[in-house]
Amino acid sequence: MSLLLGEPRRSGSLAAVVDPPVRSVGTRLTARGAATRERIVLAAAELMAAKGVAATTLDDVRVASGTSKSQLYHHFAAKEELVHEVITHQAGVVLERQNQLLRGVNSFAGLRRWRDAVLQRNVLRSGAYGCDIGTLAAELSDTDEAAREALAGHFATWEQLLADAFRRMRDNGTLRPDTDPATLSVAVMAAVQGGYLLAQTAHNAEPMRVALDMALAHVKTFEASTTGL
Amino acid sequence: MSLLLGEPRRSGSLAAVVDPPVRSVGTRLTARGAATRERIVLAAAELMAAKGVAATTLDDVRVASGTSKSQLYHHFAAKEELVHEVITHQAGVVLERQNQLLRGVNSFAGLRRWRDAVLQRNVLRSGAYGCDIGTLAAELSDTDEAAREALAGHFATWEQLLADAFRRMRDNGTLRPDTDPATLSVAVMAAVQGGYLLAQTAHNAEPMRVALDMALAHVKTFEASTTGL
DNA sequence: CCTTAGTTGGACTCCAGAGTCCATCATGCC
DNA sequence: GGCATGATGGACTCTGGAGTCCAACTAAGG
Repeated sequence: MSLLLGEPRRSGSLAAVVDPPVRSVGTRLTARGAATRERIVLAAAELMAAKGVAATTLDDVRVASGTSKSQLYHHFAAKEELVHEVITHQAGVVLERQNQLLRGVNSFAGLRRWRDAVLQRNVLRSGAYGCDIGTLAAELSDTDEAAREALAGHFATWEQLLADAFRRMRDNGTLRPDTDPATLSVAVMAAVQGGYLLAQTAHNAEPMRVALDMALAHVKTFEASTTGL
Repeated sequence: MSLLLGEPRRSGSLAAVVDPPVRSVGTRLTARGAATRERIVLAAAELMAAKGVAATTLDDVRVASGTSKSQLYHHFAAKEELVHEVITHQAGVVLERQNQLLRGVNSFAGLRRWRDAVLQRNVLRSGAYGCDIGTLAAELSDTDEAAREALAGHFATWEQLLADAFRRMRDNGTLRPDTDPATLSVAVMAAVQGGYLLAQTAHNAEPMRVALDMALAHVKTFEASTTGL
């Protein structure tokens, strides 16, 4: 499948190549430049995840990344471009983590381990900050069409990881043959994102626990009957 | 129960009384002033729902409401206060609508009607804009503590409306006696909010349909067995 | 009417934050 | 080792948007 966008993206150079709009045409990054670019994106990602995109100023990013104004604009044509890069970065991190957690899942026990891992992270921060992709989606969907499309794609990739797990569970007889992995994955994603939002607003991970439990119970209703039938 | 905060709040004067922070101390609104205030809040609510809080400038509000700068600051000490008023307003609208939809629900048929109503609204706008409360929560939870708390309260009120319906269904024998309405309502809320977010990002109401179907199916798993047993 | 308090228009200030510029330094390459 | 190109520092400009101010207007009440 072509959904393996969840690569670690440590290189940075790849991101520069992927990025067509402005700059990076006839501009090769040196190792030093790439490192700076990376630092900027990392700092921006962290700030934007914590305070939101609009509330994060380029001066915040400059200070947090220990760079100067000229470096910001040397690597990104405008704040919007940096935001897009942050989206790519966060998606890479989140999807890679989800990929690790989900790729081997082919049973209810595996699914429960995934649930536990997601929940645990949320508990650690008492629900605060929400989903790194979800908060970006909520803030940008109505104002930045390119961002919206990218984020929709990342959601789709994430859903695909879930759907693959469900497909494996269907194919190995854990789930009924008539189970639709795609639909099921959308339902579970909705529960996850809703859990994130409620937990973030309540500053309490409990809603996430409830949401994930519903999601798993829902999957369970597609369990193949073990009794003969 | 003390959760009937979902009153129509058409008066505006009530909102002014509820609002203790700044101004409105020794300042009685005339009908004219109240009308202006109302227009400002309405315009701001609409703009912020469509573009987000940060992307909405006071000049936007001024133009949309046909008022002047002095009127804005006559009625609100700062943009933040206006935002809080918008939260109260949107919560009033949403909760009143949900109250209308949910107050009589005491059966699966009623629950399906609620589902259909929520979904239909989402389909009409192709998922865009999301939930008026949810988008505010996502944008403000990490930057405005007062807003976060208010929104958490509004979510709780909404959940209480759902929980009341589930409690009625439990008490009339539709749901099993061991059903916990509160937990169930959190799960359903998570599905609703997740559905809103995915639909908003995809610009497509389908995820909302899937999420609501999961939620209803989940409630259904608490159905009291009709066969003797 | 005449006073007092609420309401309004709109010009004005002020500043944060986006974006520009250029001189200087570092580095890769021949 | 020297040229071309990338990387950097940081001062600078410019503008949008928050918030101020005051004179003028309206309305309620005595």
